[in-house]
Amino acid sequence: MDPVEDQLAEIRRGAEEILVEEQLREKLAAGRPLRIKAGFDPTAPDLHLGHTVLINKLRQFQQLGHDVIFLIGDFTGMIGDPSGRNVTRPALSEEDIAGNARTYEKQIFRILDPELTRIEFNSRWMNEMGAAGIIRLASRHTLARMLERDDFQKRYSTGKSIAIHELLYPLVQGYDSVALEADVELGGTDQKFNLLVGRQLQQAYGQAPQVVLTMPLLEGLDGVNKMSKSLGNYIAIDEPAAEMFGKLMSISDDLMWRYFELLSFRPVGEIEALRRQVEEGANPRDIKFELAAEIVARFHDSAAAVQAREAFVRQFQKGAVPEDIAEITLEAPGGQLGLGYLLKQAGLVSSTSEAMRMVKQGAVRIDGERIADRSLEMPAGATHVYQVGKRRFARVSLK
RNA sequence: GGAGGGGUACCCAAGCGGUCAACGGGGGCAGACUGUAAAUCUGCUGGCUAUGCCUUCGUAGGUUCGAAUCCUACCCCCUCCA
Repeated sequence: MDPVEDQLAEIRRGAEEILVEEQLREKLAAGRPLRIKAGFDPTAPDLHLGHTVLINKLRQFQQLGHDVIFLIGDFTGMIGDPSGRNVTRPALSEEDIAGNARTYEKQIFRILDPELTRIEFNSRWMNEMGAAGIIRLASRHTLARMLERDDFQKRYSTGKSIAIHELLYPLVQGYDSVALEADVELGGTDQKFNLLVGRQLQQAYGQAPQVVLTMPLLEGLDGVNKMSKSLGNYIAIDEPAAEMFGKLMSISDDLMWRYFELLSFRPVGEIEALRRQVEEGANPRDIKFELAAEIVARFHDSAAAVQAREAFVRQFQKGAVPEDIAEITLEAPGGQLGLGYLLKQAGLVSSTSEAMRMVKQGAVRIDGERIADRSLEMPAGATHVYQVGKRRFARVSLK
């Protein structure tokens, strides 16, 4: 294992906060592999780049020789992290959870070493706890401390509801650290409160408190909100290469540097050099190409990255129709099909009303030709490339 | 248990008998400009193979020529008191 200070330097890279760093130094100095825990919600097995910020950090610990525990919060999933939304989450069936877990494995092992990763479910110990155990657990914490959480505080003071069971979420997550005897827990900055509860509970149960390491939340494609599936501003890690490449190219120039910082495996110095190039007049677009290629290569391979880049240049810089667009065949019972209906059937718009709007706004093209007539009827027997906006394409044959 | 406030489209939020498919803002989409950028400007933002028709304002009824707007019951949320 690397000397303590070298390890610390690597661990610090990209991290938002380490609580308490001195304790981490001591743990590292002991020389044994540390237990590194990170919890994940079983309801969202579709990992996106935002999640990988954390997973990359786990990988780093793994490479430093520590034990990484990937904890799937199947029990806590029944509660749902009190994230400010008032959405009641449906309880997941065991099959759902097992399926989600498999999906997780498949995805995280593109980053983590399967041989060295331990996967755990917190239902293993929580199901056995029972009502009495829950009450005993709850007795180790106080309401005042719970209300310190700014999320709760905000909701409480603005008159939004807080269900009692939501107060249990941090307790259960904290207890996971007790059950696993975690040395370090990783989480996003939004998890800071929960992670700290883990420290307090470990002490209450007579254990050494875990070190809390928070990683910044990656901004989504909009550059403002955190990347999340529900906001739709995400890039899933199993997306097709071309799509992933395109989405990365669509981020703003400012955001690009953030992505370099949190997603790229390039050394810090190299990123600085790229930044200087832009300052000296290089087109940021070309630097963004580098970022997009690196990420695509990680989740696909370098050949796919090259292809994605070429396809991107063809489609958007030269205006060509992309190669692998959807091929659709539709029936035209009356010998023809109304344009709006056709676009809906082809999945290019969500309703015929939307199709009409798109035509009116000049967003619809057939074989590259802009269409202005909303009541256009397409005769059967022909095949055309239909386009809505810049990105939605389909080759439709009418029978 | 008591008193009061409130539930409007993806979100926030007007409207309080007809001119409301519902002001305004956010978000989203599209067009222009570009580097598929960002910023900016403009338009759109229930559904229907559609120059018309059909459903929306917590739920169910009622009054009325006509209701998101008035009445009744119910459901849900919040505040204060206990």
